[in-house]
Amino acid sequence: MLHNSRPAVAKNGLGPIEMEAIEMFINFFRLLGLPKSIGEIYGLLFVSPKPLTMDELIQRLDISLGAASQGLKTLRSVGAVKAVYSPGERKDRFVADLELSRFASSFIKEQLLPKIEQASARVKRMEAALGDLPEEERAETAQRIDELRRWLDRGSSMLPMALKLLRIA
Amino acid sequence: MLHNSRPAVAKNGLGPIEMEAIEMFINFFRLLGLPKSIGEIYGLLFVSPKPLTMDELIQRLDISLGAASQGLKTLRSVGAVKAVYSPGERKDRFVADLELSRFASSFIKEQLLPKIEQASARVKRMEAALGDLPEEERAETAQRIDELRRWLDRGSSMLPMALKLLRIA
DNA sequence: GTCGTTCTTCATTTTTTATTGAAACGACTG
DNA sequence: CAGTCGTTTCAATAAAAAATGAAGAACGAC
Repeated sequence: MLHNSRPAVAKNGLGPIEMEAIEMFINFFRLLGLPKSIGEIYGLLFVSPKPLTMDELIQRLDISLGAASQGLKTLRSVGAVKAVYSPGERKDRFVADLELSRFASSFIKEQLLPKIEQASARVKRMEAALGDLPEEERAETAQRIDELRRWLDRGSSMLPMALKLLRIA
Repeated sequence: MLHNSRPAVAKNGLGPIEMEAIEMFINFFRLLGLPKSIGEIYGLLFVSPKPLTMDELIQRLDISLGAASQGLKTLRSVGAVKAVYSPGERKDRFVADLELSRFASSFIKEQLLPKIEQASARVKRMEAALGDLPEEERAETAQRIDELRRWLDRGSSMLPMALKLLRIA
């Protein structure tokens, strides 16, 4: 089912634009391995002209308190959502940060870089273990590990470039 | 538990280099949303000097027939693994394709491009629905949808660049 | 063709991941 | 400084994803 056939305004009170945005961000965040509820929250905030409270998110998206709290926490931690001060109100209000680059940078720094470092450590351990290999496999395996190292080097040299690109884009 | 503390050669007969490679590729493929079994298969093939049969994969990785068959199918479909002809043998033998770029291209073309197209269609529908919005929200929302469009355009223009980069890298 | 082997598919089971909601916490208010 | 409102946490539950293995299709040898 590519685009569902619900009426334009569902019983939960979401308009067609909101629903499209929500579905879109569900897909996008899923690509990064993040849960549906996070996509929903970000999608709704993205198209909301005014900051929303957690309560409004819970009601309009029909999600639980816990999901809303955790989702907002995650989104804030990656810089995708900000809490805005609202005078004379106890509740926090949240807006989507439209600056994608901030979010992308945070993803690169927090997800990708650590993975690459971890992988480099692995490659070192593999090289160290090469000596224990039977003579006839050693050369071939060394070559493959070397190939790995090359990928990693290429990767680590591209991430800073990507970060720079994001800043100017 | 960051690196487990099993002995260098486990009872399943995987050496330390193989185990490091497998864990590394499990992590890598998970980043792309692919299951563990696929990482295991690719990791073992990657450090194997000789092509392996499906049977050997099943035995050494202790995975099921179905997982091996499906995993190999997926890996072949993205060009990460090739079947090699082995004279006088019924079983197929498989090798990892060390050319990462092939695999990356396939990922971009098969996963990313379709998602971007789908998202563009969504943005079009959102723009079409703008008219139904109450007057006072229209301008603000239009601006946000526009922001979305800008991201998508940037994305679609970067993917071909990425493909080109991969070819020369 | 028939037999034996290898590979694929898919319904079921298992494992993993996300969601829920009640309880604990903290922080502002009167 | 007691009470209330808003938020976070977390153990239990529900939902989603992956692994299993048996049924059967495809292939090759004879």
